[in-house]
Amino acid sequence: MTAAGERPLPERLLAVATRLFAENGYEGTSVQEIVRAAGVTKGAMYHYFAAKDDLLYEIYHRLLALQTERLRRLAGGAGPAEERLRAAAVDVIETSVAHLDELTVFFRSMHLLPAEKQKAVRAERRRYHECFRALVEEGQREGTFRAGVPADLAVNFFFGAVHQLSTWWHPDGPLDAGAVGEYYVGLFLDGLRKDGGLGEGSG
Amino acid sequence: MTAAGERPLPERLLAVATRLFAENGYEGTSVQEIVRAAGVTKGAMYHYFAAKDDLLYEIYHRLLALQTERLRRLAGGAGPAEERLRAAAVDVIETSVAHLDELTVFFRSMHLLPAEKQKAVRAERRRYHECFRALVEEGQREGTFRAGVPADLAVNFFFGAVHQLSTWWHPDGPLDAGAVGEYYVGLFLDGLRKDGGLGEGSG
Amino acid sequence: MTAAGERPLPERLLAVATRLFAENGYEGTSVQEIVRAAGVTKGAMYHYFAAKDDLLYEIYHRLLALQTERLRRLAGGAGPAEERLRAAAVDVIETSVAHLDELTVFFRSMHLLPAEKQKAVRAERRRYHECFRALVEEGQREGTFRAGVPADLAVNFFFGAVHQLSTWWHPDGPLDAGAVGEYYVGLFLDGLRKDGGLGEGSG
Amino acid sequence: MTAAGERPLPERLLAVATRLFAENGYEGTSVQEIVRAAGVTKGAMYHYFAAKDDLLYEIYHRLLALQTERLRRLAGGAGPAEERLRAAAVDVIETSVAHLDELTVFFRSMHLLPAEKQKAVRAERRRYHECFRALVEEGQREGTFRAGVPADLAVNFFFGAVHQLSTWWHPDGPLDAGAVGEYYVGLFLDGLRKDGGLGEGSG
DNA sequence: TATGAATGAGTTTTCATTCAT
DNA sequence: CATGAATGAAAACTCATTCAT
Repeated sequence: MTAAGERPLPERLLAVATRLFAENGYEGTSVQEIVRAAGVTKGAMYHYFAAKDDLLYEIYHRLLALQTERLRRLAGGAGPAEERLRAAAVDVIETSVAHLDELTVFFRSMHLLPAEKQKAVRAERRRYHECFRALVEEGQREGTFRAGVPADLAVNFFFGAVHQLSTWWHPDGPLDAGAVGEYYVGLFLDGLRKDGGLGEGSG
Repeated sequence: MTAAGERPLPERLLAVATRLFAENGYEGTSVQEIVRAAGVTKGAMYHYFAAKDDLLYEIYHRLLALQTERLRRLAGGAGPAEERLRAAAVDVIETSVAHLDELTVFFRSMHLLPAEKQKAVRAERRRYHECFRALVEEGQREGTFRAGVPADLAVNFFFGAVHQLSTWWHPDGPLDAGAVGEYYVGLFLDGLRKDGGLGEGSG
Repeated sequence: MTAAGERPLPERLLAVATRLFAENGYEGTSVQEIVRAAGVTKGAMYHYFAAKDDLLYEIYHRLLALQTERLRRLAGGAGPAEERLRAAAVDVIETSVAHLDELTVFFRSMHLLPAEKQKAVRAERRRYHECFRALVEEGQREGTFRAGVPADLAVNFFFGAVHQLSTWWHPDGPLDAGAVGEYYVGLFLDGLRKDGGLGEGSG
Repeated sequence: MTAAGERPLPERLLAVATRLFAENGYEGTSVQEIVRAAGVTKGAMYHYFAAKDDLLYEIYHRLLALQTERLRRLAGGAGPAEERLRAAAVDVIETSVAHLDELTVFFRSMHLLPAEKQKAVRAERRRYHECFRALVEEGQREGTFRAGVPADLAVNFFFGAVHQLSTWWHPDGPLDAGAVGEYYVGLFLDGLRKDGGLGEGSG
């Protein structure tokens, strides 16, 4: 079941590359190392990925596609904006923690992507950002969140904190992923909320 | 006055390296490019810096030394913890924005430092973090901030947001540095405050 | 038939490197010069040899493997020890002269090998030395050679002379390789023989 | 008494260089390392030695001058040639062992000297060799040594063994320098002596 | 589909030496 | 006598990528 060839090669290559990039950096990992760790040869890799940076692009692209789809579903639901925003914020933290390597690798190395790929990924990111921002603005219009803070900035504030999670959080540390999510979302929403609120943080 | 040799060479090299690292990444900038931009030869650079990564280390080490010294002064002052924390938070944003290149370069590339330099910088960072955290804890003991949030986590939350500033903020954008600072500090402190707070962030 | 690609590249590279090392020294020969002389690129060389010192190791390792195998065959033959020792001594001189460049290069430059490669080659050398020494000791037990000289030292004495052959002998000189071999072996065996001098070595 | 400046600087530099060259090779030792170990700066070294290879030349030149002078004295004495040759052979081993680093360094690295310095040292060496050879020839004329061996070759044979001493001999080993000298001289002279074996060398 | 030999431009770093002070 | 900043040329080695098979 866990035989060498279990997963399709492209997936295996991406998984291996993600791990190595997270450990040694994108530039610190050679194509040779990737294919060796995946148990194939260079030719095989170049058959599926036109260039090394395709791996980097694909790594983040897939995570972002996943997160975007989930966000769309949560944001489009019913109920007050605050509830939907909370659910979305919790979700983005959960998936981010579940794919911390991917996130780390990308934010460290996106500047190494060739211009057009960088543009593509930025566009995808922007779509995600906009969707999230819309929720904040909805909450502001509803009066739950104070209007004095630009929604854009608030979203950047929150995402900034999330994207840096890997600089300090570790699965073996005292806080599990769920707790971090609750605390972060609490800090974020309480910072936004009009009446402050008694924010319960984690349970 | 602004002749080629105005500033001492080591300073000039660091300034040039910072700019180039910010533009093209640490790995994307060759030593050749650095010395060409500084108008000297490689030998001159290696006379002052034992390795390329010394530049990276020094860039962040100097910023962190500056910020730490300022933090110590602000944290050690009189008045309620909240006021000192606010001042410290505003200050770290101001100096971070004033040295955004340094910050960006470091958080993108610290993983490329050799182990012992990484350790050194982590230790310096930890001292800064501890000092900031102590302020949060003081506020919690005073009853200004709610105790339900681990101070450590709150500091990481805020610093995460700050360290990612360069991914979206630009001096030519609609928000000036001061405004961003006020908004960020407002979001952070309101997220922490016990009674939610009426804090309107920036005026 | 003697086209550029006649021999496999690794062999060609070793041959070229041997010649250049002998002419200009190991340190005085750049990888660039080797590959230029072999008509390939650096990448090609590093495809087969992980480092420049691999060439040096391989050069001597191959010669030593050849000599060891021949020594084993001669030493293991029948007849009195003296005859076998003579044959072995003649053989080591013949093959040494036939591969004088290899020998020269190695004894000049083995100290430049990284520790573990140096250890490896020393171990191989020791095996060769032991086999030769056993022959001397056999001759001493048989009574042909005087027992007053440590066999170890005698072997080092002889090999020292052989390994320095390239400092004075030249194929175009007055003595051909066979003559040198006979003289050297004569000097060595007569020095060892019982009815030789009265000299008991040290007092 | 043993203060830093005890010996004149040139001597100190040569001593330090000899040790470092013996430990790490000539090319593996930088001028920087030499002057650091001697506690001076580069300028000071270049004040006394025009180039790095001057150190190498001087190291061997001084040893050779010493040995030549001693040889002249011993060779020019009275008594049978064999006695004088024995004394000279013992002496060259003693001084060689006493200056093993110098010898090692030179035979490893003379090929790195610029052509004219190489020529100079070869000429000095040849004078030494000639003087030694004359003793052998005298012994052959006197009838003590067999005439069948070219004196030149015999001297090269012996010197080869001596020059390789450092590849196996160590002051802490079981044999002290005097013992090695006696054995080596014994092997050499017995190999030469007429009533030694019947070996007529090559046919 | 996949191999693996080969490319070629590039990297960081080293180092003997010079020269103004 | 001595300093030490600066030079400039070269060194070993790396690596993403290609291509004939």
